[in-house]
Amino acid sequence: MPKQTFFNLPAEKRERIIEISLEEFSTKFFDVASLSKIVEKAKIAKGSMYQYFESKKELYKYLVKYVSEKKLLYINSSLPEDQEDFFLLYKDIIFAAARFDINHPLYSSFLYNVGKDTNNPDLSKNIMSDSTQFIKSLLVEAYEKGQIRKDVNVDLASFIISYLSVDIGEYIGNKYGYSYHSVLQSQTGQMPVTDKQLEDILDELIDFFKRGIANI
Amino acid sequence: MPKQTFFNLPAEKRERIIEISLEEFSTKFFDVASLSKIVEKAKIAKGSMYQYFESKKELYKYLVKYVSEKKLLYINSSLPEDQEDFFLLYKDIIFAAARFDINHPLYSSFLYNVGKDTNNPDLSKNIMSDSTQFIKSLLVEAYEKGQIRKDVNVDLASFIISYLSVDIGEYIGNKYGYSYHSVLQSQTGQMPVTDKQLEDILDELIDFFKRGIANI
DNA sequence: TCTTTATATGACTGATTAGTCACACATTAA
DNA sequence: TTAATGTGTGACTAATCAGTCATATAAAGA
Repeated sequence: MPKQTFFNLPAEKRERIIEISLEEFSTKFFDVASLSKIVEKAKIAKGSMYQYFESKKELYKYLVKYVSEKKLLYINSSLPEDQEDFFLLYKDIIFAAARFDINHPLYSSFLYNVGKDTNNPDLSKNIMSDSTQFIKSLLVEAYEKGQIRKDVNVDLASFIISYLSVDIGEYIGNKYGYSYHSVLQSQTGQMPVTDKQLEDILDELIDFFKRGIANI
Repeated sequence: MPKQTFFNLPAEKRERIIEISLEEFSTKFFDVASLSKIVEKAKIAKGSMYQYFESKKELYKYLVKYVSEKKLLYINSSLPEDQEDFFLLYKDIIFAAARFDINHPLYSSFLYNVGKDTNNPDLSKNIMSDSTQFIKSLLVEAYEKGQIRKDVNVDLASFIISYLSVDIGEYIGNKYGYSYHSVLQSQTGQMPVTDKQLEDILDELIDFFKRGIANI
């Protein structure tokens, strides 16, 4: 969706534009984010930006695509081939996703922001419904393998699991006293959470999925 | 937070201002919502609005307070006194909340929007953390009564339940083919969901909380 | 050298905004 | 009637925005 001119740019400049745009769009919703501020920070002329992208909207859509692809690629590359158990597979996925977020707080907070910005009808590609669909496909398979109880509503379960997969970031943030989705402020990019701590939380979450909380 | 002048207004005018402001703030985030549009629709002068409220921010804060109080009052008044079982109590609460949303789609979508608009630091009163705190107090009580398994992390469980209580609206919307949080468009205010259908979904949700989904 | 093509630029436009203010109008009290 | 107080008004300000466009610069080809 960018024009060819954008891809002809030296990589350094191209990446600078992407990074600075992400900073703007990760802290402000689409309508509030300012192209004027972006070009000022990136030290390029307003007109140049319009040599690269048709509009603010095209820039935004490109960023969503760019970051989503990076994240999916990262997650896919960290999955084992032969995981037959749904809950173990889910743990691998969500662990990889969390690792990605921790290592790329800017990308993470951007995507989180995009997910919330649903008041702009033609922009909200509905990230959540894609995610729910994906979880559902895994869950149906698990259901057929007998890993899920026969009385479970798979649609509802997919919904719950995919939404909680996003929300859990908030929980981790609260628990370790920082704002998970605005870590870019901290500059260092270092998250004060170890792999062990992360794994403990995921184990508890998955136990909730498996057994619930009632004392029956 | 409004000035005295606002309360001196005839009820009809006061309510018109509130309703039209809510329409604006329920479809747009704070920064994007336009006071100019509000006064135009409400057919009052810009200057008048500033006789009633110090600023756009004060109007917004008043609306949040106004609607939150209405919803809490409604929920509180529909709860039985003597519900000892956490899961049954929770069902009553969330059922009442859903009923409120269905009967007041404008209020509902406004609060939902407020919850998502977290990029404005000094505005986000963090509705979710209040809600989580409330669920936790119920859960601790249930824990002490032996209704919750001893190995459950009550903090995580409170978090999960309070977030899902909000998210479930999306699920209901998807399931019945409408956008739960933008029903005001439909004008009628009528939700195409019966008490029975609502109850079925809540029963499934609560069953997830109680037993999880694993075939153990 | 001259011409063509690609890229960079920033002043400008027209639209929109939150908030202001001088003034008008209404109601009550003296 | 006059004064005081409370309320309504809409033109105005200064800021900001997305997007445009005439012009400048640079590189490449003839």
